[in-house]
Amino acid sequence: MTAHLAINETHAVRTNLLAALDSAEPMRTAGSVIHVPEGQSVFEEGDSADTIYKVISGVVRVCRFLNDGRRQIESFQVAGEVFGFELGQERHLSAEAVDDCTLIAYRRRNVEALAQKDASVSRNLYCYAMENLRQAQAHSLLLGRRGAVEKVAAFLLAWARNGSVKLIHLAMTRQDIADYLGLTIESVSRSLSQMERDGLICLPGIRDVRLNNMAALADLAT
Amino acid sequence: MTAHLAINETHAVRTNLLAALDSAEPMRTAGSVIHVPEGQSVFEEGDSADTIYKVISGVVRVCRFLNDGRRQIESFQVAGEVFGFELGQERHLSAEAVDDCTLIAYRRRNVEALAQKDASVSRNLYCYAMENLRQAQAHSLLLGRRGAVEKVAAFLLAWARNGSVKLIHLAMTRQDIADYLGLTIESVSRSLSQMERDGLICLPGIRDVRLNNMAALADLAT
DNA sequence: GCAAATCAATGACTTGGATCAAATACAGGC
DNA sequence: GCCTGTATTTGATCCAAGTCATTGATTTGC
Repeated sequence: MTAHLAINETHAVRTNLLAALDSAEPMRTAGSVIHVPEGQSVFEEGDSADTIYKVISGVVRVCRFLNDGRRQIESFQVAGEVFGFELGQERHLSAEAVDDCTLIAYRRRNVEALAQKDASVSRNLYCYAMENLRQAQAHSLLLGRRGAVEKVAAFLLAWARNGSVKLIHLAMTRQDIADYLGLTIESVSRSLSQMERDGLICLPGIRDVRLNNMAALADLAT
Repeated sequence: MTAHLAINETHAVRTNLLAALDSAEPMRTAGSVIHVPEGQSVFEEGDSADTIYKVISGVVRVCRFLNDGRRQIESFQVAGEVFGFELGQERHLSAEAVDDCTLIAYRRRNVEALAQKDASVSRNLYCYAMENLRQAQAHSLLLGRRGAVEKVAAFLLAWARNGSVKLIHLAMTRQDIADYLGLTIESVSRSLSQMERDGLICLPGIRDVRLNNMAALADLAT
């Protein structure tokens, strides 16, 4: 049982928050606002892929569990992003709330019907899917041929683009970061300590990072 | 200078090969057939992203070069697949012919104009982009938390889906496979030898692989 | 057909990140 | 504020994959 099914479509959106999938009028009433508490699943591998989601607030991790229990996080989704795209009928990834999240759930059949009629909806949908593609490609490149410190540097820079540039707050645990980067929590921790010793960053709080030398970080991450 | 610019749009497609981006009549005349010899570039990082390509025959590698010369292959594209999608105006990946290729090049502005008018073109375009997304996600999951043998097993199984199931021919070199899997050529070679010793595969020719035990390979690759 | 070049396989050794094991730091409940 | 459990950091060791070196197998050009 996943969160949005529990909460259901009881309160459809009729306000125009910064909420709608796009600015076209029809979409403003096509979605349902849902709240997903920290740690709870939005959907799971094997579920019916009948919904796409837009993040209003909070952070979602999209991930997969291997048969031996290992977890690989495919992406973190933040405010303004849309996730849950599938070509087939069934989910092949899971999604979970990293912290308390507010999402809009759009029924896929509604969105697709709208897209048939309204070229601007169609175009928006295509752009959101392409943004997912860009993220997934960047992630592959990150995982392929980089050392631990390089991976963590790239992660921090990418995350910095979601917020104030120099002082960032990590919504996720070290385990989440490790599972995103294909490392262990120990390697993530050591990489952060290393970068702090080298003066590239400061770690004022357990989940706060100050980026002191963006240029050097970018050089590592290239 | 990239291949399609050299060959140019001199001979637009007016036949209906299995060539068109989709079956809608307008697309049949929207593309140009190009031939790209082995090793030559289709496009390069930094080029203008004004074209998408459909593979008719041959294999294309989509890749990126890091500043220290390392190469990461993002995907191999085979007959029937479409590649070259970009959200922005500029390529952030390169594409090269693994062997001699025949492609159809579609001008992006033409495709997008058609998609505005024709919902079936729009839908096809969306599906091809989604297929790219699925590939990129599968690739991330492959790179994240797997050992060398597991990666190579997964690669062989994925490649087997492009051809006769039991006896496969690899179009690419060990270096290509290594750069796709984030390994060295030595690790790829050792993994193949290992799997042959374990009776999972035979290596009758340098680029031919017989899959003897699909179930065991699938188990490794999970 | 031979020489040269490229590609692949294998062995010896090194190393970066994983694993195992404590020691701290932090957060929530009382 | 104190206690308890969880998250994080740090240290010691191990191992899978990388690196370096060599040999063998194919292909290409003459």
